[in-house]
Amino acid sequence: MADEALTAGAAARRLGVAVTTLRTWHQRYGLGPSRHESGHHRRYTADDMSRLQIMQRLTAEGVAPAEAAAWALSQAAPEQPGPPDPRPARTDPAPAVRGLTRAAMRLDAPAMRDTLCTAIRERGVIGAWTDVMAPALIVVGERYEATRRFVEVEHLLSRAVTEALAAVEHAAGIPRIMLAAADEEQHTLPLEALAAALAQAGVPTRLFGARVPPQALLDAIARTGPAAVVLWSQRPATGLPAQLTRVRDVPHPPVVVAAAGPGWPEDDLPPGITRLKSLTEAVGLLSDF
Amino acid sequence: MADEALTAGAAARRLGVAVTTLRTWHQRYGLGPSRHESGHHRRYTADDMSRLQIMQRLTAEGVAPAEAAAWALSQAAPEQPGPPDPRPARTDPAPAVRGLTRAAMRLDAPAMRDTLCTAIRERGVIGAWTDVMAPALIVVGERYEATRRFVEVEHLLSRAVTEALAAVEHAAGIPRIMLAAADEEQHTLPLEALAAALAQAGVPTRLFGARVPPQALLDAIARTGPAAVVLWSQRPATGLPAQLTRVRDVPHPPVVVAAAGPGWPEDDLPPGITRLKSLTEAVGLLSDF
DNA sequence: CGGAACCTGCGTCGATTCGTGCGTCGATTA
DNA sequence: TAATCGACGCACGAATCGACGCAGGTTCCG
Repeated sequence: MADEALTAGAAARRLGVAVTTLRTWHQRYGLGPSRHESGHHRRYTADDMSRLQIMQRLTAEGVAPAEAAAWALSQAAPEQPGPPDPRPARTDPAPAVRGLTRAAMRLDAPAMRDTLCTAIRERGVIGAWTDVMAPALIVVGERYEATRRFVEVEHLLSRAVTEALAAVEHAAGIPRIMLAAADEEQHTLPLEALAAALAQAGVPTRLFGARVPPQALLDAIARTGPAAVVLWSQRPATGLPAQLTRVRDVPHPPVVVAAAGPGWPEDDLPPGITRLKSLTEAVGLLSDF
Repeated sequence: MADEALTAGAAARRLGVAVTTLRTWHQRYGLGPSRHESGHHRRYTADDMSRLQIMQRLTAEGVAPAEAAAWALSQAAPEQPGPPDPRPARTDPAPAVRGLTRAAMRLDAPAMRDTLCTAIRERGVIGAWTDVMAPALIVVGERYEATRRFVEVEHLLSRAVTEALAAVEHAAGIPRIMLAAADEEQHTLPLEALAAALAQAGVPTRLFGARVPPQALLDAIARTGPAAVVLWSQRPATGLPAQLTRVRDVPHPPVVVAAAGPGWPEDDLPPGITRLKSLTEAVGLLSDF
C-alpha cells in the first residue's frame, strides 16, 4: 500500500494538525508539496511528509515554527547528523513547556514522551517536575478551567507524565518510606514525582495511588511499619488533619509523619506532624532514612 | 455449486452495481478478475467476488472508494501463514501468578515489577497478559469481592501492571489506531495491554485513558482521523452501542470501528462494527494498518 | 511593567477541482 | 445475436482551494 501521494486532508490527519494549517505552512513558510500549481489540489509525497514530520518534531520541542520550517526546508535530503539540539536546556525551560503543551494539544503521545524523558535526563526529576511538568500541567489545567474544553488533553498529559515518572530507574532495597494520597484525593502526580525524585536519589519508596481507603492505609502501615509516611492532599476538602493523627497514633508509629500538598491547613497541623513545602525539601528530609 | 466463473453482468447483478462500474473498478483500482487479458470477456471467480464484496461493504460503510479498493486488494493475499500458535515450551504460568499475588499482598512493588518484567520478556506482552497479569488481577479482585478488604493490594497491583505495560518499547511512527475507553468506563488495563501488545508488534497507537468525555473523543477522532478505533467496555452499564455508531458516523469514518471487552452486547452490535474477542485476534486484525 | 505589534494555528466562505458511478458508442467476443 | 469490450464523457457530491479574520500567545519597546 504505497500511496505515493497523500491528499491534503489525509496528510493533515496523519500528522494530527488541521488541513488549514498545512495550507498556512505552505504559503507562509513555503513548506508544502514539492510540485504544486496554484489552484490545483496539493499532493504530498513521502518526501514531503518527512519534511512535515521534521517541522512537527521541532515545534514539539519548542522551536519557533518559522525557524522550524526553515530548518525542515533545508533538510531536502534524508538522514543527516540530526538537529543541532535546540536546547540550551538547563537555563531555559520555556521551550520545553511550550513544546509539551503543544504536543498535548495535538494529542501527540510520542512527542510528549520524548520531551519528558529528555527533561528528566537533562534536569533530573526535581528539575523536570518543577520546570517542565508542573508548569505544563498548570497551563493545560488553566486552559481547561477557562474554556471547559480539552479535558482529554489534560488526561493525556497526566498519563504521559505518570509514565515518564514511572520509567525512572527504581532504587533497590527495602522501602521504609510510604507515600500515600489522602482519602478521596484523586490527584497523585506530585506524589509520583516525589517517588521518582527519591528513587533517583537512591531512596526506595512504597507508592500508594489514589483511592486507598483510610482503614486500608492504616492496616498497611501497621503491617509494613515504615519509618516515614507522607500524606498528600491537593484540595482543602481532602486535607483533614485527623488522618494525620491517626497515622501518628498507630501502634508502632513511624518516625516521621509528613503532610504535603496545598490541601492541608497552613499552620494548624497537629503536633508531631512535619509539613513538607517543596519537592527539594521533601527529598532532603526523606533521603536520610 | 461450483460456479466456475461469473460473467461480468452476473457479477454486477449479484452485487447490485452497474456493469460499467465493475469495469471502472478494474481499470481505476486494479480490482478485477485475477486472470483477464485485454479485449476478452471478464470472468469473476469466487475469490474475485469476495474481494468485490469487501469493496462493496466498505464503500457502503462510507469508506472512500479508493481506500476501500486498496484495502480489498490488500486482503487479496489469500491465507496468511496463519498464526502458528507460538507456544513453545513456556514455563508454567502458575508460579508466576502465585508469586505476583503474594508480592501484591506483601505490597512489595519491586517484586511485582520484577515478576512482570520477566513475564513480558519470556512470554511477550500477549502471553504475559493472558497467563500472568489477568489471572493475578482476577485472583486479587475476587479476594476483594469476598472479603471487602485489600483494596490497596488491588490498586497497587494495577499500578504495577500499568507501569510494566507502559515500559514496553513504544513503536515509532505516526499512530493510525486509536484506543479509548467507553464513557464512564474506569477499567483500562486491558486497553493498556492491547496498546503494549501492538507496540511490541511494531504498531504505533494512540491510547486514550479513562475519563475522556464522549464529545472530546469524537472531536479527537475527527481531528486525527485514525484508520481504526477500538472502544473498550468492561461493564455492561458502559457498553452502549450508540457510542459505536457515533464513532462510525463521524465525517471521516475509520476503516474499522471495533468493540472490545465484556461490556458490549453479545450479538446486537450495529452494522459495520467489528467485535474483538481476544488480545490475539485484536493484534492480528489491527497490525495490518 | 504595560501596551502595541506581531506570530501562529485554525475556523469560515464562496469558488474550483477531483473522485466516482454510470450511460453511450462503435468494435469485438462468445 | 446478445453480451461484453475499451474509451469517452457527464453529473454530482465531497474535498480542497485561496483569502480573510479571529483568538491566544509572544516579542518588542517605551
